[in-house]
Amino acid sequence: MENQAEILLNDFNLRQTNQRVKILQAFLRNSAALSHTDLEEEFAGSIDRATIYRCLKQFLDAGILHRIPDEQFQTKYAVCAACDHGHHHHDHAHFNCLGCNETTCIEQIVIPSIPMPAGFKVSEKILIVQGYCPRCNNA
Amino acid sequence: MENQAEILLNDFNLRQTNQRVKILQAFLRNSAALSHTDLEEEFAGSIDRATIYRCLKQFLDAGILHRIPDEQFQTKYAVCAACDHGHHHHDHAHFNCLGCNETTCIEQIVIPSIPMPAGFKVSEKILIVQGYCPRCNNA
DNA sequence: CTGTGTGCAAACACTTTGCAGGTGT
DNA sequence: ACACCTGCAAAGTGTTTGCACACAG
Repeated sequence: MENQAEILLNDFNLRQTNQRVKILQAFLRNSAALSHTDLEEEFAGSIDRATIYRCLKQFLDAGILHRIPDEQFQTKYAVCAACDHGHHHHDHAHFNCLGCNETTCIEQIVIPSIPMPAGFKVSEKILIVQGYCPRCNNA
Repeated sequence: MENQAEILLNDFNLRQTNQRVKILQAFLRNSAALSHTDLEEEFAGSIDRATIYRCLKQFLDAGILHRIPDEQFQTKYAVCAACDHGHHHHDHAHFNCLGCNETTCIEQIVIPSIPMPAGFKVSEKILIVQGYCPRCNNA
């Protein structure tokens, strides 16, 4: 069976280069969101910083990845299981663990509707829950 | 009557310098949150970049200001009406207008409790609502 | 007077961009 | 063959730090 990363690139009409496949694979094997720095460390000496920036931007534009701020408001990226082909469903929460600093999608939780004051038009909601994940909580 | 900025500095046991007072006043007369860049522009030629960074950091530590990410996940700062003396009540939403890019506290809205999966310990919730404010919505 | 804050400049970190050569289709 | 991607280096932008002097208490 073909590699899932390659399928994704195909689906989104992006050229299939070694670097893109490797980067996508990194996301696919991690449940947690990754920052540019995470990737830079993982691919140190093998993929150039600039290339990582360009890939991330392109994946964002294409809609393969989405952005999540971590507890320092640093940008992390994640493939979103619920999103397909530009149809994003991002009204779910993200959990940021203050112990291991991992950021994960909590697909189960849908952000409750927010009763905004009159006159406001809401287009997107971002909910970040901070605390400790089961692993760090028991440690 | 004494200046509110001066009262604040006093309350938090911070030295009352010209620069701090000016920066605090900027926050007090703006309903919207301010970024470092906003302040740098406002005080161009009068307060040094580095000083602004140091003041913001100190105000954060002291608990006078809190941080909110805007739509680019850039940090903005705001005095929080509901917070007093280190007792923060940040479980309210922030609204980020995609038209004028202003970020404001919506004190009226309390973030609903989130039913997290078992094992997670929640310590803070950040809710950012994006859309258009009444002013930009009608324009 | 003492300790802290400020401005300036340099250092540092993060991100973007131009260009020449390499790669996917 | 062509268009696009990559690596490298340089430029751009945002943030921090060291130091000498100024200021608040």
